[in-house]
Amino acid sequence: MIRITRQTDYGIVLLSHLASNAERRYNAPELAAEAHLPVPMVAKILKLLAREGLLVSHRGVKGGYSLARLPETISMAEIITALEGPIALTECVEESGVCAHEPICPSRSNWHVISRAVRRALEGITLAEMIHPLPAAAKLVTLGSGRAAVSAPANI
Amino acid sequence: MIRITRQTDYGIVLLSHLASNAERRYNAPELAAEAHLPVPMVAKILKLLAREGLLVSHRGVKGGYSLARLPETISMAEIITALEGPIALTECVEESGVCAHEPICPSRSNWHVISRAVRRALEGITLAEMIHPLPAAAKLVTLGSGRAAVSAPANI
DNA sequence: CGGAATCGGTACTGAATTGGTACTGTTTCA
DNA sequence: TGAAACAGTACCAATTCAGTACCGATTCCG
Repeated sequence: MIRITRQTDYGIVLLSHLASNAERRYNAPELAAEAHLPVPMVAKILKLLAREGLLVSHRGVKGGYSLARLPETISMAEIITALEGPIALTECVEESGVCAHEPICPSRSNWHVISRAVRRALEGITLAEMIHPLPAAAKLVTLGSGRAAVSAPANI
Repeated sequence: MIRITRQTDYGIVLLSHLASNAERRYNAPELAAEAHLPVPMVAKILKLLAREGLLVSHRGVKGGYSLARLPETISMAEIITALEGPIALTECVEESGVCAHEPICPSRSNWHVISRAVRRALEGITLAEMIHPLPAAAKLVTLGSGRAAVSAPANI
């Protein structure tokens, strides 16, 4: 339930990799190779992450990418928002008063409650927590391993 | 970020409506009219919800749908799972050992941490909470109203 | 100073998913 | 027995997504 695009999936893998080798500067092909992901996709995603301010890019011959901040300060919520895009919270929210004439809206506005709950959950997980060996509690849920290059979009 | 299909969106609106008029039995056209949603879609969604056990259906001339349980005992997680379908948590998870040869998987298995966090958040919200006037805290986030029939899929 | 490596942006295509519709069967009630 | 309602399935159009390609801008290094 609740889907995340493969692009975001890849993005988190890439950021995790960068976070666990924070001293190094990676370029796109290197990262792609080490993460076993297709190079063009990786390049595309890195561009996005740089534009969104999660990575800093260095151009030129010895260029590459590195994390813009410490992994402890980057939340899953940020990453997902950066990659999924801020595609507006349905038109109704963009212009606040647009559809006040619809009487069912009140029941629907509770969507915000759900949004908040999920966002909170995602804000509570940092990139740093993704690269450390899992704490004991979480290990119970770690059922299987995933195959990067072929895996379908993750369904939460 | 994180998208929910319009079908699920509609489903939650319909269930909320049913929950706030628990004594009544609705058929598909009635519900569609009151929720301002397209009839065929409503019919389709109700079938689904009935099959998933969230609604009980009554066939025949005076048939219709009603909630299978008290709104307090139905969580958002259940609803979303019912409507989004259990479309497998990526192939890798279906068969646990399939891709143990991929060394990046460890970093990816932390997806389960995210999954759990989101699921927990959604399990913590019941249908009953969706129909009560919002508690003060939540009201701060209720920015605008949504237009049912035209709204795009909600992005959390 | 010039070439090579690398990021930055955009535009395009094929495939998968979603939203929506239609039709046919089954059950129940009057 | 006929009409009303649910049940199931199959189908189509439109959007979205994954992936690719191309060209420009920037930096390093010989």
